[in-house]
Amino acid sequence: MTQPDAPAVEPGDPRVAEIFGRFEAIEPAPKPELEYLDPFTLLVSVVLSAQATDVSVNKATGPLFQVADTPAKMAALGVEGLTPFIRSIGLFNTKAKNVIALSQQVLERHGGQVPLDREAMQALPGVGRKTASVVLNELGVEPAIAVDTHVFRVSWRLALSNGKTPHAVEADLMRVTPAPYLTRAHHWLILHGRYVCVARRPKCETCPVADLCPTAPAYLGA
DNA sequence: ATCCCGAGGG
DNA sequence: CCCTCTGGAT
Repeated sequence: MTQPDAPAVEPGDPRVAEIFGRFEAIEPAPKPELEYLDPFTLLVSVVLSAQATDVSVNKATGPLFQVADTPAKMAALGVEGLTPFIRSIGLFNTKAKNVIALSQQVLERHGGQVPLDREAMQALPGVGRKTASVVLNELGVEPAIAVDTHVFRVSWRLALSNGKTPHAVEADLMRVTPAPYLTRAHHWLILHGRYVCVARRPKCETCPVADLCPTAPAYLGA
């Protein structure tokens, strides 16, 4: 018990069900704000979204996918051809190399189709657990709660987990989230973190779950 | 633990 | 100015 103040959440906890129930009431069918056309463009978009806002990614992928929306076209573009499209995103050097290498591997090792299993997907350059989880969940292959910066922060503040790594937080979330909410949990936590439970000064005054949050009183001056 | 890395907001 | 943004590889 390294965190005596953070209650251990168990499956069936009514507070957790209430939190997700309210998210569902606000947005029954949450969708990703990243724009994509198919599994390949989804994967590329998610790789590009690391440490970047979805707005900046969409601004780049609009023109990019108009030119290269398949592994073959992307590979043909090459690092030199791709870089100008994604320079504004940031981390563009690493991302350009990864997207081109990823496209080549999808083409040469997977017949031009994005492999829809976690092991094969995470073996692709620039694809880690978080990225694979987003793609697998979004495509309906398997329920997965990808833990990014937003999900990690929100999970801690709401005391849904006190895990010290994204993987540990993911395990807690998968364990305590009611089954009907599993596929949508990631999107709700993302949206909540992006617009309400923001990093610097969370908007507890207008938060729909502030009364269920152990962190809110500190910001509300209670 | 460190590096990558531009854009937007406060 | 500083902090943050749907991380991954070394």
